[in-house]
Amino acid sequence: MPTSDIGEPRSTARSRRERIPREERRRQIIAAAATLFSRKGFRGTTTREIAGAVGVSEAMLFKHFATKEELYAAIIEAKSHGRRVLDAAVQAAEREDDAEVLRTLAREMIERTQADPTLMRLTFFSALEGHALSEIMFRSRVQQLDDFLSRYIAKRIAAGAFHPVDTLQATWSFFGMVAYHVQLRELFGQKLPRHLTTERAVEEMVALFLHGVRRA
Amino acid sequence: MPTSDIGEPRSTARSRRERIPREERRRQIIAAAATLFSRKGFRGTTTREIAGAVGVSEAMLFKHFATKEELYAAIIEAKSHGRRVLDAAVQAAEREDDAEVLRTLAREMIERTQADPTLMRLTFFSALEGHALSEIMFRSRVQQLDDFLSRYIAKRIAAGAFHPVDTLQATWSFFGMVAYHVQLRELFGQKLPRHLTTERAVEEMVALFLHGVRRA
DNA sequence: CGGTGTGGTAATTAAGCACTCACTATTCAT
DNA sequence: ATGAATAGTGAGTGCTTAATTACCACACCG
Repeated sequence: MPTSDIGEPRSTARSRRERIPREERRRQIIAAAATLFSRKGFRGTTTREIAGAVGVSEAMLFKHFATKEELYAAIIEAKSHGRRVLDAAVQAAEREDDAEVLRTLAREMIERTQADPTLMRLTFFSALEGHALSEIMFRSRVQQLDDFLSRYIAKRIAAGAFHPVDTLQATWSFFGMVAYHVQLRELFGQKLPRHLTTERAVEEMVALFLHGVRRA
Repeated sequence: MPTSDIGEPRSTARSRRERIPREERRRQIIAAAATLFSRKGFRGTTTREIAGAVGVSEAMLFKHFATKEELYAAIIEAKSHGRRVLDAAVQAAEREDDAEVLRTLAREMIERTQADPTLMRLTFFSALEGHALSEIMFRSRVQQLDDFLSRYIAKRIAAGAFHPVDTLQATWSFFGMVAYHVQLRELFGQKLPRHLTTERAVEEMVALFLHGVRRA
């Protein structure tokens, strides 16, 4: 395993010490560490590897973060400030366009995870490794989605459009379909058969769910 | 952290060397290691801990398994020979009792995982850590469930009882609901609200799915 | 009874780990 | 230019790890 290969081409002159402002270096370190932790877990990643990936010495890491744990916390902090998946779905919700609400949520979740699986892997790793910080990440991201969809479902039940299902369970059922889809592909390397594109899969989920809850 | 506390009370006389036949010791080691790996991951578990949990010295481990990796492989081997979740569902399938088929599958999956989360955690850990062995476990367990349910759905579509949905996606949608339920509880420590018992949750999933696919 | 195979250990080795320290190079305001 | 900050490093420290070695005790078998 060649020690590293991420980051810039290290400019022209070899080993010329690049002086980079504090904040930017900090961001570089967080980014590199996030990638590595998400690939190999907290325990499975060494500080030396992280330093190597950034292109600095280990000592530099510890100038920025007193402990490995502190670096981990900084990642969570950074990641939990991501923009919300909701924005697009909120509009559809206002128009009471059921299919579009669900379609948007599903697509956003799938596409984001596919574009960058870091967050999902990080979440699973910290849940498994029992990091207290996993809770923060999980709650801030999942809870707001849960709230949004279960409130929407409640509203539609009140309007007489949906059967009186349990709103929370219905919400989990839908997110379960989506989450499982993502897990199969990204975590377990399950390939979709040719006829089943992401688009198609989403439509099937949405149709199943809406047939399941909509009043005849 | 007290080093360990699993296993037998270590008999009366202290450090009296208990001679235990080869095969049984082997099983003890595999069992202890499985528990520990599932709690802290492969990298997060030390051979010392495993030895401690069994009540033998580290050297003993290496008499049975040349490397830590080899011990891991033995666990996968042992766990993948578990009995099938299917048995109960097969009968319901023969009677074409849709609700009972799904109910049984869901209940079995949830109850088994709740009784012993080891297998689930181990599966996730190896998927994340990129252990080739995760595939074996995943395929042998999940694939047969996929096959069973998607074949059943195909049969019901052919019989005109279900809409012509995509059988594989429908299968994944249902298992997704169940899997997510289990993950929320066992991995992310999400508590169910009081009104939502396991029974109730299962019934809601089954109802949602059947309303979703059944012909009016 | 003596020896041999087997279940067991304590002590060790070599590598790898998070983290530290004494020091050097580069920048930039005055 | 000068010197105070600050970005950076190489070479450790002490501890933990997987894996090994050399040695022990007991059972059973002729």
